[in-house]
Amino acid sequence: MTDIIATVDVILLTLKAGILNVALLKRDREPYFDVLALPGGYIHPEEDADTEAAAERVLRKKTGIVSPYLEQLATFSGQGRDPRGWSLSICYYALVSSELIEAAGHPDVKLHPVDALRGLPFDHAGIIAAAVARVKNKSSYSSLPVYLCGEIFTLPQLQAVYETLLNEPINKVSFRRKIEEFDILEPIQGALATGAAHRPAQFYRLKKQYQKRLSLSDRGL
Amino acid sequence: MTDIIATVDVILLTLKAGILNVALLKRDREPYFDVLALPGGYIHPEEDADTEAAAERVLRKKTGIVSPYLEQLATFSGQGRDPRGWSLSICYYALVSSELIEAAGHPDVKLHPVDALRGLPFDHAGIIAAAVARVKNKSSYSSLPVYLCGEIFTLPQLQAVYETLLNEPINKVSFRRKIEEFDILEPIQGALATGAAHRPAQFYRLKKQYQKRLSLSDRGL
DNA sequence: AACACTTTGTTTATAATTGCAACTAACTTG
DNA sequence: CAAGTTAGTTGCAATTATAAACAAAGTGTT
Repeated sequence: MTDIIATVDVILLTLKAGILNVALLKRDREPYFDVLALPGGYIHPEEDADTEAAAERVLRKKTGIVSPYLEQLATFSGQGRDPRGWSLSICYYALVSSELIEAAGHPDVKLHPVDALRGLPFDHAGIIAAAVARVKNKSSYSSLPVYLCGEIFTLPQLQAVYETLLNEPINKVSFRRKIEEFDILEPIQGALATGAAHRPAQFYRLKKQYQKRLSLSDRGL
Repeated sequence: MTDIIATVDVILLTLKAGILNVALLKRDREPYFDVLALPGGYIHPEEDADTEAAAERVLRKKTGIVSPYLEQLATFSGQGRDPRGWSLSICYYALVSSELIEAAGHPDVKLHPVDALRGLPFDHAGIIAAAVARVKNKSSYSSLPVYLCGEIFTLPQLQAVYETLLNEPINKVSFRRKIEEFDILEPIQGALATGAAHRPAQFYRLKKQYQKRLSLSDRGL
């Protein structure tokens, strides 16, 4: 009955030098052998509890990364997207710090700015665009961007992350008010970002109970 | 390679007497033959351009309805949800006025309040809960609820729809200001809701260019 | 026909948020 | 140790949301 190709793909996003990047790998099989594409693969019903588990497995196997944040984006489907025939890809996006990618140490994983992608196979360009749109939109009213920071970070660093995602400057006190009311961060006592020629910034980390759960705002920003 | 069961399901929501209802049908085959469930079915790769087209087809065939609003909700998957084995359902939700359901005239389609569902097969209870959560959330910052109204409606009627979805009273002038800034409605010249023992309300309809496209608000409500 | 009653729709006032600018703090560099 | 730079805070102005009060336009009742 089913001659449908069912796969999962993962859009792994990170910030590198203030620019949003997506992780791509050269495909290890036909079609599009050796072409840079999203990490993806078939669902293994014996092994995967559900598609989210499949996405976690694919991401771990192909990049060595276990992401603190992984969310279903959407399912992309149709006749034209895969030359082998009618196919269906359940897509998940993950947000990590670039240090986490370095630490994983998979040399095949290549980061590419999301605004300068070309030659992508299948409908991966559209999928990435959808993921980026989702992240940018969700950043406008939630604490999502904290997952792009490392374990510890300062408020000015976090603000810069928000500003690159939203592509506009944010008022400093408004920003701090919002983060304050999210109530998801805790200052690390005595940890200051010293070294620069100015007053050092306080380091913060995510409170434990918010490691995987994001906080939403009623009014945006 | 793929012993995965791939289907689409549609969560058709409507308001009946101020209560959010979901359309259910008795299943016409095993498993769960004759049990009330969401309208759903297999994807037909020869016939369906993509899963959205499959959802439209299933909805049309099973309920006679072509919904003005249909959006992908999410994909539900896993071992346990279908007794036949590892399965995957790409779910779409649709919003219609109850008059549209009446007009379609499919007597098998039964409306059930979303807060009093029991005995649903598969993971349909969870799917419906997810759809309801999505609709309620999206109602808090968009024009989505207009699709639950008929062709024409008054602002007090629309406000009542928002209030049942958000489950809280809304300030009249705030509400009208938001609707005004959505700029998706046009008054129907001379059409007033007369008959009641008070000042009649102005009838409105969706501007043509917004028949399928919703309008979003920065700040909610 | 006048008046009470009810809900619509608008106006005005009050409260809450947000944004700006100026300020102090704390570091490095010359 | 003064100059420069960014961090973090404070107070006020501008904007925006909520609330209360009012005016408009019908029906029903005497």
